[in-house]
This record gives sequence, C-alpha cells and structure tokens, in this order.
Amino acid sequence: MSSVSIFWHRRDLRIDDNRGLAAARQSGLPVVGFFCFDRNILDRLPTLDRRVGFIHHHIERLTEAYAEQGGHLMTVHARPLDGLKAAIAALSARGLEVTEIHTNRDYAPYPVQRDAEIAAFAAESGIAFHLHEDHVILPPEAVLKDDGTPYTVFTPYSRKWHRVLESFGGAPLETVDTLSEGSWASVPPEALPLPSLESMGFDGASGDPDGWDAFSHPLEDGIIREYADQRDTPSKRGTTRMSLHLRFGTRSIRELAQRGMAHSDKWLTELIWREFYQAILHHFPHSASDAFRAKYDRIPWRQDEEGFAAWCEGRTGYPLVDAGMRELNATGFMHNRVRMVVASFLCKHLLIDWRWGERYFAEKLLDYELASNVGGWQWASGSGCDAAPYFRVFNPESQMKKFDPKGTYVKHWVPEWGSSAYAAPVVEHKFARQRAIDTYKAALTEA
DNA sequence: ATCGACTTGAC
DNA sequence: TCAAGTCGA
Repeated sequence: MSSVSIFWHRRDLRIDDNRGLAAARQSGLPVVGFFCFDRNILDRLPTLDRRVGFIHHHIERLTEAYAEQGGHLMTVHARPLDGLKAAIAALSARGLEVTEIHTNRDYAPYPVQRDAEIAAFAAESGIAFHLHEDHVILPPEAVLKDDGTPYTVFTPYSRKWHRVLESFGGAPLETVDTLSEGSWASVPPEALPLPSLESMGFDGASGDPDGWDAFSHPLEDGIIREYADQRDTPSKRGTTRMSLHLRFGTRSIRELAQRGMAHSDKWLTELIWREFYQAILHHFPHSASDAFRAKYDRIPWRQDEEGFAAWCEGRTGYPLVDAGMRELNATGFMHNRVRMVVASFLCKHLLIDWRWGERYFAEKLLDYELASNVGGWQWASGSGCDAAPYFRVFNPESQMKKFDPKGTYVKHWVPEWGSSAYAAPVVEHKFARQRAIDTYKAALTEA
C-alpha cells in the first residue's frame, strides 16, 4: 500500500487558486480529488433542480480538468461520511491508503456539523483531516473587536477588515498556484466516476446551461468600474452577478477581491458584506432561525397564506414587486435592489414573517447562500444586526420611480402592467405602512 | 462612560 | 424634518 491524500471539493468547484488543493499537493503525498453529491441535502430537492444541475455541470468540467492534468476526481452520491468511506475503500482496493484528507472550510452550521463528524471519523481511523481557508479573504475569527468579541455593526467591521488585511501585508489576497508543487495519485478513471443526473433521481434538464443564463456573462473590468453607477438599475446588467460563482466556488474570492481593490471600492464593500454575514452566522448560529434582536420575535406576524401566495406568484398589484418575483421564478435570480423591495413589502406591507420569505428565496435562488440570505431578510425585516429601522418602509412606487423610471424592467416581467388585466393592489400602501409601524412599535415596546 | 455614528428612505 | 436605539472606541 502506498499513501495518498484526498482533496475533497465542496463549494470550491475549481482547480485554479484553490488553497486547500494547493496545500494538499504541497503536503507531499500524491493527491486524488473527491466530490460528494450530499444526500442529506439532495434527497429533499425536487427532481428538476438547477442548482444541482449547475453543480453537476461543473463537476463534469472539473473531472475533465483533473484528467487533463493526469489526475482523477472521484464522485459519489451518498451521505458525506458514507461517501468518504466508499472513496477510501475504492482506493484501498487499488493498493492506495488514504492517510490525509484536505478540504476547504465552510462556516455555516450544517457544514460545521458535517466536518465535525468527518473529523471524528478521521481521528479514529488514523487519517489526518485538514481544513483550509479558501472561501473568504478573512475567516470569522480573524476580524474581531479589540476585546475579542465579534462585530455586529458593519462599518466598524469593515474598517477592521481592512486593518487586519493590512496587518497580514495583504497576503490573504494572494492567489495560489495550485499545480506548481506536488503530484496526482495514479487512479484510473473508472474509480467512482461521475454519476448522471438521472441516476441520482434528477431530471436531465436540470443540467441545461440555459438554466443559469442570468449568471453566465463574463466579468469585464468595465462592469466593475461602473458598478457604483449602474448597480441600482435592474433593467441593466449593472451588477457583476458573481453570487452563484461565489456560492459554488467556480470563481475565486481572491481574484474578485483583487479586482475590487483595483476598480471599485463600492463593489469590494459588497464582498466585505458577504464576509460580515458569514461571520455573523458563524458567531451567532441561532440567527439562522431566530431574530438576531430577540424582541423582533414578538411581532405578531400575519398568517396570511393568500397574501403570501400573491407575493410568491408576482401578483401583488405593485409592479416592481411583481416584476422581481417573476424574475426570480423564471430565472432563479433577482436583482439586488429588487430583492430589498420585495423583502420589505413582504415583511412590512403584508406583515408576513421574514422566515417565509427566506424559505421561498432558499427554494428559488440559484445563488442561495444561507448567511447572506438570512442576513438580507433580517435586514429588511428590521430584526437583524445593522438592520433598516422598523419605521423605514420602502415605498414600492417611489422605488420604481427612482430605479426603473421608464418601466423597462417592469414591462419585461409584467407585460400586462398598465392594462386592465393587471392585478389590483393586495393592500393599500398608506394603510399598510401605518399598520406596519404601529404593529412593530407595539410589539417592540411591550414590557 | 460618554458620545458620535449608524447600507441601500419617505413624507 | 422625521423616526429609536444601541454599537463601538
């Protein structure tokens, strides 16, 4: 038996500038790649699921990339621990003993729990299990207040983020050359080959690249430079649409952060928001399901199934809200300006629990990320850290006047807007605004 | 401990 | 102008 090292891809579906993969190769053992379609997650999904299709598409490309380099990526469809054991057994059958497992760290609750289980298994099997930082520039415990506790307000967090980066001499921004050192284990391609979508119970159409067209344009420097000016215009491709790539690691955060530094402070700040929310969720895991500010869980949310259905289906009678929801339903994407508008509408105008909205976004958004999604929803509902104050109720009409004055975006998604076929408003703005403020105020000032 | 500061507004 | 409240140094 000769020793090999497994590198396990999870949400880092690329070879280039992959810190964990580089570390695995630098550790001296030959490396074999591994990916697990996690049944803990997949078993609950519908048969047509574009996120699974996106992952599958990129695993296919990753498999090819490994093969081109003379390596191999093993892929399983299993629960993670079972899948890992299967990989170890498959290698053992070929005379290869796994003595190290490397992977990139994920900071969210389920991945942390999963990795704890893997770490325990590795420890009892005499396998070294190494977690690397790859997914953010600065991990949650790197940016803390001077007293060692986490930030809950963005601006001071962001200032500290820059100072910490400086203190490392900018090293966390440096890309790594994954292939310069090390070697691949000699594993034949028939060892745990990529299963088809169908064999995993998914509709093959899930893997159609047209399904994630909203995220497929190239990232030119011009888009980053114009980001600050263009980002609030939903009818344009004024945002970079990197969210899906950051979610699954098909682009490296270091490449993007460097380009942010070079071309747009405003955009870089958005990348720092992403790290802020990852840190918040990591330090306050309860915030995934409870209001970050506990008082806000006293708000008597309306159990309005009908209003919720109208919101989901884009027939609230508020054109910008309906356009956003229809864009979401049709493409798995929604422009961020519009995300704020629809979220505010659900929580304030309809007084529906932000968790309902969070869950719906989780179901529909291709770029769904727990930390950012919960952070965004708690911001909109007022319950989060650094959130919009409760008395700030977005006016969907004014938002449209400001950000889609010609109705270009609205007309695209709501063609019947302006005709008699268009829905009447589910609730009147002035009434809903006052109801929200009164309800919030009463709940928050209760003894 | 005091005090300035606090993502994305609306009326 | 208005609208609380609390975070962080």
